[in-house]
Amino acid sequence: MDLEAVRTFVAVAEAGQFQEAAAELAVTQQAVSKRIAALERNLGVRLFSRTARGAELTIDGQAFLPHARELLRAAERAGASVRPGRRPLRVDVLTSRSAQSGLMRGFHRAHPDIELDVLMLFDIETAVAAIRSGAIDASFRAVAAPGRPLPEDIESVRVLDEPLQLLTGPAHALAGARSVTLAQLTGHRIWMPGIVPGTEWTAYYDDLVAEFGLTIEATGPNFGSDALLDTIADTPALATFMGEHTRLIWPADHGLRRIPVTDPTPVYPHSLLWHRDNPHPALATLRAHLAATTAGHDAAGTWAPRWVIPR
Amino acid sequence: MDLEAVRTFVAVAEAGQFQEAAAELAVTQQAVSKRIAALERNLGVRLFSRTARGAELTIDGQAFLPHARELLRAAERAGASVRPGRRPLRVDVLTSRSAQSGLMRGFHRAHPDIELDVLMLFDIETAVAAIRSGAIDASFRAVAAPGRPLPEDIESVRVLDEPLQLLTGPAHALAGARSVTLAQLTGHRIWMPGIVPGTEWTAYYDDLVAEFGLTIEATGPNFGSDALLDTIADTPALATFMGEHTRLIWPADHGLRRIPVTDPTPVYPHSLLWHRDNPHPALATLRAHLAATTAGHDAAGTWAPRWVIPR
DNA sequence: CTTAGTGAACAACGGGTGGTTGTGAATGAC
DNA sequence: GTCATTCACAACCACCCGTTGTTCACTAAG
Repeated sequence: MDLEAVRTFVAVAEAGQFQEAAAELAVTQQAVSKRIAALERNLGVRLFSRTARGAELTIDGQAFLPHARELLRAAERAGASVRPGRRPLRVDVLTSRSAQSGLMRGFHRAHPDIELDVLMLFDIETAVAAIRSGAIDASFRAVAAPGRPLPEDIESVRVLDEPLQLLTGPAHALAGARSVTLAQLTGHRIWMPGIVPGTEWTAYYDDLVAEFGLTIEATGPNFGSDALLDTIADTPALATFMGEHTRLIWPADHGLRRIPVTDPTPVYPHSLLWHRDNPHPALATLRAHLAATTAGHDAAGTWAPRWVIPR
Repeated sequence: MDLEAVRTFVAVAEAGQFQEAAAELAVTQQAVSKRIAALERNLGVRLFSRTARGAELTIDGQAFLPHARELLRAAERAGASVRPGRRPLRVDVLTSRSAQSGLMRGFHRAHPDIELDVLMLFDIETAVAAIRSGAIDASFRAVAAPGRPLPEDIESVRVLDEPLQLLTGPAHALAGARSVTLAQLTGHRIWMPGIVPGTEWTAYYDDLVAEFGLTIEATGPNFGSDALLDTIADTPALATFMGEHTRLIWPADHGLRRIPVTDPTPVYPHSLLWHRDNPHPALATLRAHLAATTAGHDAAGTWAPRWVIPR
């Protein structure tokens, strides 16, 4: 399947004849004829019925035409995604199922005309470097880890405090609780596999441990959320933290429990980071959207590390 | 933009190195290197950062990857749309904004996994020929015109009676009516441009004229719905019929009125046609869906030509 | 530090694809 | 019948793509 042949097909379908399409594409009529013939040979069907005064689509050609247009649009979008200058707004999020993705989906619904690329970088160091180099336009992160202030050319604003909930199996001691306090969790083992040392997650949970005396185990590789859920469901002595807005594939027969945490509720702070001088027009739109949709949250009764930037 | 290069890009991104991708694609590592280099040259950005133990995506590459996958999916769908055997279900509708399209959208919502191609053929003759040849699987039509019974190998079922409404401008004599009867329309000029002689529309309106003494003018070429709406809005002596479910781009300042017609309400009958021996599995699903969603309509107080097949 | 191994880039060669020119066949208008 | 239009086919040519052979860069083990 050759994109140039598909482009030629669409041109002929619109022009109604080979010659006019050839003129538009700046090739000879014979070249168009060969391209269409090659496309028809590849697909195994006849796309045009040739007449003495042009070419008209067969039924197969009519069915193929919208797919051909969509294919060309996809190629155009793919090219635009990396075109320097006027490329889509590029935003880095933590994970594809996080509350941040929810914010971006809301932004996309509010501004469906704004081209958007969402990606997931490794850590905040990479993200900041990418923002400074102009490779990405914005990043959702928890900033800043203590002792590591953001560079002067990076601006940030706190956009979302995501309450953490306790996730336990059915045999866990707290499985029946309607809610638990942070003090009640002292002595219980909280398992957070996959927390990579040096990322902003580490600093957050370090502070949580220091202030409330929790036992958080970050050991072990991250085998994915399925393995995590399996283990939590089967191990009475283990629980884990999970963002309130996190949506998982929820195995029905695991009997997992989500339990709100109170007095105070630990919240994971999400901030938007961007470069002071970034001229992308959609960036201003995104900031305005986030400011409008995330305003008015109440910080009373919640806990976050002292080093996070204030709201 | 070469699809083979894009395919190679995705393979390298998944394999993490050029050599393994080359083995998967059954070419040499050098060919992969040249394809990626050509793609990078065309796009003007570097997609991989080459290391001593493989290649990893740059940020541009990460942004490009989902678009590349989408591009390959689009190519796959385009090819499948004309592949003989196991191609998408191909259904012919009257117009893209008709109630039939609404039925197909409902079917697509109910069965999003079923691949579907919707097209618009010229008239019922073409449609029947296409059904018999296997070029399409089903067609929504008003069947059958009097004296032209369907061939024996074509089956049909009536799926929808669409009530017709009167469309007038603000200065029309009936513009203020909450509803009108067919008898009230005697003497008024009904304008239906673009009705092609010989199509099933003609037979329908011929019957309507014969039974109720209306004045229907089918003269003049069809300049599109915009021109039709403009003329109706500006001409006090003209009105037209329009399906109740038809959704148009509605110019706000035209003052157009939709007026229900009663005693009886003329309904335009839509039937589904298909070939007796068509083995496409999705065809049975479509028929079941239509039978389930269009059941229970009331024919009391409506009018349709006597020659249409009964419900 | 040396050496072996891996992975990617570069150079040269051969084959195939794609574009052009020239020509022929079919259809429709006058 | 003649002409104009349109598409298909054949021959020629150039360029691009893939292969082979080789070199360079980096890593890891001894």
